[in-house]
Amino acid sequence: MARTQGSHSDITGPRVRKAALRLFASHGYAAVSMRQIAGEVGVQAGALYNYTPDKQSLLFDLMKGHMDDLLAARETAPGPVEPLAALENFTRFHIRFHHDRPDEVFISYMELRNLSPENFKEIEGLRRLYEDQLEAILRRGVELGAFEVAEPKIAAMAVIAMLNGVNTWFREGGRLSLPQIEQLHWDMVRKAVSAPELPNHG
Amino acid sequence: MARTQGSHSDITGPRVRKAALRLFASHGYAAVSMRQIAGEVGVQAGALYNYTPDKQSLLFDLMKGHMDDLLAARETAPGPVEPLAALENFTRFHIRFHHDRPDEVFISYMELRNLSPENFKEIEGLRRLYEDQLEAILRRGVELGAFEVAEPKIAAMAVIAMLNGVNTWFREGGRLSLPQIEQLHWDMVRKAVSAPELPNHG
DNA sequence: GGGTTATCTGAACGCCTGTTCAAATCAAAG
DNA sequence: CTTTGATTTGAACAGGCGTTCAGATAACCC
Repeated sequence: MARTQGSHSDITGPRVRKAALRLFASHGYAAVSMRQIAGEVGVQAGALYNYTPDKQSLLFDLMKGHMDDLLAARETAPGPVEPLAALENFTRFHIRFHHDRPDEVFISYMELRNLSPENFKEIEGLRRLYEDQLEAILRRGVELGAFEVAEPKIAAMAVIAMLNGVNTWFREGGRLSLPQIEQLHWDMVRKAVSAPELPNHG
Repeated sequence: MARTQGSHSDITGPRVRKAALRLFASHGYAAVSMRQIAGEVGVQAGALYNYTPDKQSLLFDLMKGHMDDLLAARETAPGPVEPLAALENFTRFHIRFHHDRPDEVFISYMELRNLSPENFKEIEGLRRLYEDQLEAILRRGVELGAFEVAEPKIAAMAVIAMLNGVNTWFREGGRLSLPQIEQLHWDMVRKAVSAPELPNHG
């Protein structure tokens, strides 16, 4: 036996990436073997090397694809210019986009240390581009008097960290829906970057 | 050769845990071998089994120890009762405590999936106890009119996620000191849970 | 229907894995 | 100085690892 029925590069390729994504996300890159991935695809381990030069590239391609998708999604739908609206747009976009890709998000944060130095550098560069977008929104909002933020860079990191948190615990079917979570987080983000209310001891 | 000079259970034991902690944090649990840990301690792999029944227990003990330390630290220094002061106390404590233990924090978040189901359950239970403390502070603040938070549970998760973010990017010696980071984050947390200012288009 | 080529198998390569254990060694007690 | 017991070695176990490749097979083109 060798080539089995209905096998195609166009079919097997995506199936390899999909299996790798799922397995890397649930067990971790180092804990998953090429034979496990092959098993999930229904193929022998050797066949994987028609679709990736090695295991490392498989991980990198998944991360790179995710970051490219993220930046592309931001580009195709540019947000409003007005700072508050832009920040709301960013917040809601971030929560939704990441919620739709839990596995990609997970490995893109957890498996950074398993990247070779040059691959790490590239992924970090793309992530930086994304973070800079939020920082720019905050900085502009400060200039226009819409926000009160002492350190836009730190605030950007803080907001992203807070929004990323959603992915770690939110599960569909709970007490609150994703739109509700989205609204609650937008409320907190908006307040966090606004001028504080005057204490009135009321 | 066998037992080398100056060897003791009291010495080797901590050294094993320390080496495991360092290696797990930098390469990941699955990517680190018992022989690597032994090498760092200066001992053969077999000797490790005088100090841990298996690799899994080594990971679990590190996590359990970290969570116990965390809860013990909170207990020995109970915060103020007044909600705003309690929240500030919690925020500053969280940032400082976690900053002092980057490796423990890292593995306690990253290696959860490498725990056996029962071990996972135990660690999650301890983490829950900690999160509940913040939730209780928020809930009490809402009751007393100090905070305006629609969902204390979600707000607690959001605040913790934001504070955890510090550990992922903050490095000593940068433009801002840890006390400054602490202050900036406290500003954001305080505002995020407060009543929003009235829009005045000023 | 025959030839070509992309695709896949199955076996092999050298090496590493967590764990066990008899034997060797050393520290301390009597 | 001898005995005792804790500690460590070093080898072994059974199996898994990423990767390579000659040969087999099936899909496609003419």
